Amino acid sequence: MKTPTRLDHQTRQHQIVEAARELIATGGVDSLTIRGLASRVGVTEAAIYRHVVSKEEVILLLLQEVQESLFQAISRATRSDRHALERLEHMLQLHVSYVELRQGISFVVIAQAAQFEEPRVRSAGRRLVEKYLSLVSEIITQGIERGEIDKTVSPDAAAMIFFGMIQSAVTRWLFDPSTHPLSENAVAMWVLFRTSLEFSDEDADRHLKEEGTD
Amino acid sequence: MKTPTRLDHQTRQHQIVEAARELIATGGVDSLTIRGLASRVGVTEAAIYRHVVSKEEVILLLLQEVQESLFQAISRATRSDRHALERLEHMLQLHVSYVELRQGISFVVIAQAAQFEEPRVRSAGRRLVEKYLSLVSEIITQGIERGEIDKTVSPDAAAMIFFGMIQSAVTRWLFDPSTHPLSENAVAMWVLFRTSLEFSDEDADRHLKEEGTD
DNA sequence: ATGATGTATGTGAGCGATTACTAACATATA
DNA sequence: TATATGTTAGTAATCGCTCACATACATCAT
Repeated sequence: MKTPTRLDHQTRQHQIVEAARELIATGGVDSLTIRGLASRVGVTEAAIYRHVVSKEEVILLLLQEVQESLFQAISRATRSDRHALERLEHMLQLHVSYVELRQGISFVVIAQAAQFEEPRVRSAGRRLVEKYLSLVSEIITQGIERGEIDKTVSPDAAAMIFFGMIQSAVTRWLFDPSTHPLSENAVAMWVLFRTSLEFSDEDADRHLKEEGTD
Repeated sequence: MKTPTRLDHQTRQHQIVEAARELIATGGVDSLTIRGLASRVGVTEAAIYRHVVSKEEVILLLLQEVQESLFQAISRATRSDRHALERLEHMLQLHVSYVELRQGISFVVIAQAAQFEEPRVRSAGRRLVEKYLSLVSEIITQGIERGEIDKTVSPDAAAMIFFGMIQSAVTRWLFDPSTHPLSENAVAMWVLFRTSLEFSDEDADRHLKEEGTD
């Protein structure tokens, strides 16, 4: 059993990443400094380097944390066995809630990683985006196989539009959260976008009867 | 008549903004420094301040330049009298070409402005986004009035999806331009998105006959 | 035409502040 | 005693920015 006065390495490192997230959320990426981290964690700057080798590692850990927490947040929508369109809608809602809870941190770190020189940071951001697109794309592919989504839909293109809807909503929301509520805009876009995934009306009955053909 | 050895204030200021654009395009926002501007323009740092009062003004001028050049680039699609869907498609193509030509500068400066503290920079970025959305929204509204777009479509939501498609494509392209060509992804998304704006098939004939009812 | 003058534009040097990071040393726990 | 974790005090580098001073050009009185 551990004494509560002593924090282990992992816990402290997690505190640092958490502090990094808060700093960026409140003041943008420029306010992520070692000094700021130290003061927020409650130690000196030098102490930060006991748990992290460089500022770059903080950014990499933050990207990793964002990826894990985001996919954790939307996982409930993923593992359900419901209709593909319902899963996508649920996923959008969960993603929006995540963005509101974490103050748009995912958008900010992705946009920042995209213009980083450092290859490790770049590829960490790239992997996050690609993994997200793959997830959406797979849901759509599955929906097509199940006859829930029009088979003429390109899963990749649909996934990019889905991702873009969130980017678009977050961009406006970051500028003015009060006049551009995330969930309202997301719902409005979803209502429109889902019509491009659905079958046209005269085809709906036919496809309902074709279910389970694999 | 002026002697060519002497540049006037306005020209020099434009050179500085151009240098700022190039710096950000090649090395991200962090590489926008007064030193970098000076060396790129070919003068000393102090000389920069003869034409610009602060770094903040450089950013504001850059935002203004991005806004002007972007709307100039897509204006050809706007002023045509063609079908609304064709105008949107043309606009998307022109926007994509603009992004490629200017190396994603618009995406980067907007994402950066959104996390700035300074209210003037924030609102300049916000106005840019809102102006763009209004433009797209108006085309769609006009398309609905003309019976070219389904009247159940929300112009605002459609405009946000349109904007998001570009954001999504640019994000991927910034991470890896070779494997994610902008125009290909944009076209693929457009093919899908336009189906949500079009009338469903059985309504098409009816609406064609209803043209010119105002 | 010439020379004086004012203004625009440049330079070199350096300001204080902040950055990421490190070395030497202290302390607490196992 | 050994290790993990902290501190104080510093490093060199870079940041945005300013000051005193130089130069080139346009204007204008003579």
